[in-house]
Amino acid sequence: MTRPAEMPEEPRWLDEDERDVWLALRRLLWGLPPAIDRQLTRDSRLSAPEYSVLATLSGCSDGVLRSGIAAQELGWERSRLSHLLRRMEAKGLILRTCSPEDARGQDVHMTDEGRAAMIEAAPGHLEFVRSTVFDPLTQEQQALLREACERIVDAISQAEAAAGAEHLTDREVRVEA
Amino acid sequence: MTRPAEMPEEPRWLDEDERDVWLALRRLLWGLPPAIDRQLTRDSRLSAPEYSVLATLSGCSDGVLRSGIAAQELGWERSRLSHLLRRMEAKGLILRTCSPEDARGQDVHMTDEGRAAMIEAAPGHLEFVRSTVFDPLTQEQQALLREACERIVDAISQAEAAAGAEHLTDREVRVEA
DNA sequence: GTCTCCTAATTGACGCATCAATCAAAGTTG
DNA sequence: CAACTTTGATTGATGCGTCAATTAGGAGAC
Repeated sequence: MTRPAEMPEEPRWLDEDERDVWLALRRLLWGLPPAIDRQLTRDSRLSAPEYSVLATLSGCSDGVLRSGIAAQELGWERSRLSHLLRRMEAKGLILRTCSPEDARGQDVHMTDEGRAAMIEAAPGHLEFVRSTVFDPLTQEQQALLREACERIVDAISQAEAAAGAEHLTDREVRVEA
Repeated sequence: MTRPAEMPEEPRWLDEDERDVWLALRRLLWGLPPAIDRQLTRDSRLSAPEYSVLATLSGCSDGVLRSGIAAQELGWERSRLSHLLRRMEAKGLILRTCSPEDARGQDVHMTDEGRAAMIEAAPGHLEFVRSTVFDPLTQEQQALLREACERIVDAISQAEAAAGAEHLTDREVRVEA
């Protein structure tokens, strides 16, 4: 707010076509993730975040992973993962042990029950993604969708980096530079 | 789970290209909505859901709307809106009054403070959406993205309708039919 | 009128996410 | 080694969302 220097005086409103694009994208953005979660919780005993964790664990040897590494691979904050792991441990899906090398670290183990839940959930999840995302699109559309996603994701990083830098600019940046 | 009849024996795994598409899409799906929320809460006093409500209210005469209608326009559950409205009323962004026609109904009013917050937040939000979604894409890419989104959203409706119907099939459907 | 049924909206419990604060174990530097 | 900083992880407060249960008003059948 109140950044007149970087904010155009006259907002660049969306025209009609753009509004339609935005509407369609919004329905996808706010519709697909919840739908995936609903499918999982309906057809298995895993929520979408739980599934993500187990999928990450199952992707590494022995189903053991340092919690920090897992957070990094998932692109999540440590605390987010920590809260989720606590609930998952209570449900018996995973186990946490102190890491032998670094006493601060926690090793996350997939339990047999976690592995079973994963194996049970995976086919239905895959089939759902396939039937909603891949089956309705031609290969060419898939490639174009991918390109568009990548561009937008890049633009997000850029925008957030700019916002973060600006946050500093107001005060300390001169000192650093 | 355990629906062998509808689940192919061999899951239709993703090939390499598909995996890349899915990865890109996933980053968008789980990245853009939070980014929008961060931009809003950083540059204004509104969260993304609050912004949605006020945008809906500002879209109708006098900034007054029956709460049920608002839920419908937003595509939200009543209870979700109810929780949010309670918090927004506490913050002074909206007001609720009993509807004169139907004593069960609640009329939601935008307060002056709500309108001010909206006006303050809108340009930054618009600029963020523009710079992340529209600026990085050509017009043709935008059109193709829209087409892809619509197809996926349609497929979601279909998949959920199928799942819902199936839910009945197991028990009551014979009775109804 | 008074049952019954339907609908509008709220509530409470719970899972999920973020942020700021905390704590303990490593590292680092004198 | 002792003091300081950094890092791995947890915690608590708060907002957000869903689901199931509930309350209260309206509508129709009799």
